[in-house]
Amino acid sequence: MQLNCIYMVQPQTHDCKSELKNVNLKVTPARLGVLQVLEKSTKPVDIATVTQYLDKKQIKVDQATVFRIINMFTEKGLVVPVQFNEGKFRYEYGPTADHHHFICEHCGTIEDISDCHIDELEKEISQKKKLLIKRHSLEFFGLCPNCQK
Amino acid sequence: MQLNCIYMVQPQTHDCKSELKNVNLKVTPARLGVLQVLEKSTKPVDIATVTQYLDKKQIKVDQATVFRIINMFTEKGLVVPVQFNEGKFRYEYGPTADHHHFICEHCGTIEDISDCHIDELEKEISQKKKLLIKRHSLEFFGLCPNCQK
DNA sequence: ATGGTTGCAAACACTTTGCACATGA
DNA sequence: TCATGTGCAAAGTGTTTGCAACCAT
Repeated sequence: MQLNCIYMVQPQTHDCKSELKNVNLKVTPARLGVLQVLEKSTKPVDIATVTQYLDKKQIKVDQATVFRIINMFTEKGLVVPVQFNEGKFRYEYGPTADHHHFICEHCGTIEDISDCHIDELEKEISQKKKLLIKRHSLEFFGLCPNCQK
Repeated sequence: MQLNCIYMVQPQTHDCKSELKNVNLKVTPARLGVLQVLEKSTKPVDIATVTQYLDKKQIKVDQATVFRIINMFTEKGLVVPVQFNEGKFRYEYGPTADHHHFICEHCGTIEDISDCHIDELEKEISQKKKLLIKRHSLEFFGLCPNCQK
């Protein structure tokens, strides 16, 4: 029981540190910060937003460094890039990325869409056309309930 | 019969001209050229490629103008923008755009994917979440038959 | 100690914009 | 003729890179 308590109380930082070590990345304040921001964001964020968050948290990181860090994270599979036809990339924490998005064209709200059966479709296409499909991107665009009025 | 012949022989330009007029755009060499390139391309093309094609056809058009023209076409629904995680836009001729794409991550080959039943899924989601879905983007990434070896 | 990381500034790629001139209707 | 389209150059974004200083291991 006491063990349980200790386990529960461990600082969140611990998870991030081992996550970095698991993919053979040195632990630095910048990387920890970026990883934490991405894990906490409920929606995909762009680089500028990540940098601003870090600024607020008193973690001074150059934007170029954020790009470098996130590119590494992408290579390691820690985050996945998504595009919403904005002319820039957004990123979301990888392990929770098994879903898609609806983007309101009017207010920019992003909503998760999780119940689509693309996997089956993927298998069908793979077999039919002999393609090896590794991943896909699926986004919906339109108007959210508020903006339909 | 003779009428038929006349109809058949009409230069392709005719279609493009009326297409432009239909959406209230003045007919200019640059616009005709861009429209023809987009109609002929079997795959989505980026701005630089459009400009190069026009160059080869002896139609000198500035890249900035191509951007302006394609943005107008997009507003008018003549073309639709697509993104393949390249950090830039590609465009394809709208009326034939009712399909999706597979992109080979190794050689860049683009293959059309047409038999996916996203519409049904769209209706489901619309009703469930009260979202007004206007359009969606769906792309698959992986390896084409040649690059799997 | 030292090889990987960061900040800074510069460079790049894609896209947009201002303005004077040219052109289609 | 006259509103609209175009070329050119410059500016705006998002992203990458070279290099010296710095830091985690």
